[in-house]
Amino acid sequence: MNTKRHRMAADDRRSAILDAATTLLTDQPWEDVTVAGLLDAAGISKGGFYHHFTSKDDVLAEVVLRLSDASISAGEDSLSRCGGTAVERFSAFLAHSARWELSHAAKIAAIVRMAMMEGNGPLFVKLGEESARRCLPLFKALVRDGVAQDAFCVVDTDLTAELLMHIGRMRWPTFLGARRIFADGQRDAAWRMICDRVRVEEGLTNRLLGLESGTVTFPPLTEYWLVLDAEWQNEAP
Amino acid sequence: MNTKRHRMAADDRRSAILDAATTLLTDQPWEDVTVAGLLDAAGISKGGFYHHFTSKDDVLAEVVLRLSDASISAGEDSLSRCGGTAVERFSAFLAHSARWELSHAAKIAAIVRMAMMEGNGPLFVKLGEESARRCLPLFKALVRDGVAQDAFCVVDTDLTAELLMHIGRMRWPTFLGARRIFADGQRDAAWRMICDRVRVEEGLTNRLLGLESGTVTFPPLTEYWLVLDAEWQNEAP
DNA sequence: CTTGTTTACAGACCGGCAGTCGGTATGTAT
DNA sequence: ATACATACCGACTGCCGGTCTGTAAACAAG
Repeated sequence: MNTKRHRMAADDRRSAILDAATTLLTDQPWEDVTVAGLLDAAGISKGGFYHHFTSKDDVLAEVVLRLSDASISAGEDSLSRCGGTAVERFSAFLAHSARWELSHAAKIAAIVRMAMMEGNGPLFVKLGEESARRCLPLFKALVRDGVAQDAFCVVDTDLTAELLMHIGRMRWPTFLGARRIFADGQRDAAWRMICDRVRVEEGLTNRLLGLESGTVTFPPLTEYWLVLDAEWQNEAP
Repeated sequence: MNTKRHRMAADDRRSAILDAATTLLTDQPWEDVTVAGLLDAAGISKGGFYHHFTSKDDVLAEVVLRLSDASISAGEDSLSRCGGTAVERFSAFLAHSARWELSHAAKIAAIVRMAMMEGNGPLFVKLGEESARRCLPLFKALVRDGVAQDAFCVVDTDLTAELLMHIGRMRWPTFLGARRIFADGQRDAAWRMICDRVRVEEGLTNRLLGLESGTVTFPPLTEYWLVLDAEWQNEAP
């Protein structure tokens, strides 16, 4: 009773809770996040919490949506805005995505760290499902257009799109690895790791699309310096 | 007290519990499997159970090992037994694996069903990790040898191996899809789905390895008829 | 056949967890 | 002022994973 009763707009309260959950998730696997802890972090009572969410997992689902939405939306509308030939479109899409990712490096790093954390299987799977649900169609469309224009020559549209997405999914975990190496003082090795990764992705992308190496292009390597350069909070110990 | 005390050899008891867990897992996600339920299914008390396992998750870990070990071991020693050129070795490995899989279709199907079940993220992830831990090195070795012999021309050994494994991982989920379609009466469509899948895998494998289509070969399509033909228990409702 | 020791097992018990419920405060419309 | 809706509270419940104390079976030694 001594606790003052803060009444907030439903949406504000929801996002406050979601924020708290996201924060907790940065250094705890979801299994270890308790509703009590979440209540504490969000400054609300159990009754209040269950007025806004139906279950603990309900919160996770929303968190996943919030985490993935920004990046996926960016991809979706970058795609809708690039024209030209299939090859140009593909390269433009790659460039837009890369730039968006690089300018949100800290946030992406945090998400990847969460997803890769021990005991966070559910989060990892849900994020994967969500990105498959929304990103795969993008890649498929891109590939299909190229095939229709006789620009690409793929073995199979769907599997090719899936592999392209799979490659992209493993990019940031690799970047984080480089980042760690960089922090260890092996700066050259770290930078080489990043350059290699990008070059390899470009090579594989062209190969999967049935193109000469260098046809579809990734942004210039120098842009990726941001991966190592950016100041991030919450670095792993 | 009225319960008779069955005293068993430790190993027998362990595997009895593991069997029970595996059975429960066929129609329940791991989250929903309770220790009490497991106790009941295995016919043992709590004290007995915790004498053999340190935790519920300990059981899952063991189950994962048991599920994955047979197939992975088969792969490992089939690899060790095939000689010849890199291309021959690769094809032989593919053939051995395919035949082993096809002759254990029911079991594989059950495992895949478990892993793909809603709310079984942890199982899915753990199985993936285990197969990555043991299968990836196989693929890497295969690819590396081919490159060393100038037989393969890959963009990057490691990523190529990873993609090859990823393709393989998605094979049986696809087969199960075909199986469902088959059960629905669309027999031709189901069979076409399987043939397409195998052809596409073969095409992509050759492309990733930098080979002319048809160089590395999968077993003849007719062998895959077993996917649809075999009598399996526990078909999904 | 005793005795002692180890090992497999039993089941009462515990702390903590997610989720519920009756009730209370804080608006907003009439 | 009255009535209704909505945000919120915290005691409570039921269950679940895990521990603990104790007991019965197997085995070894004398």
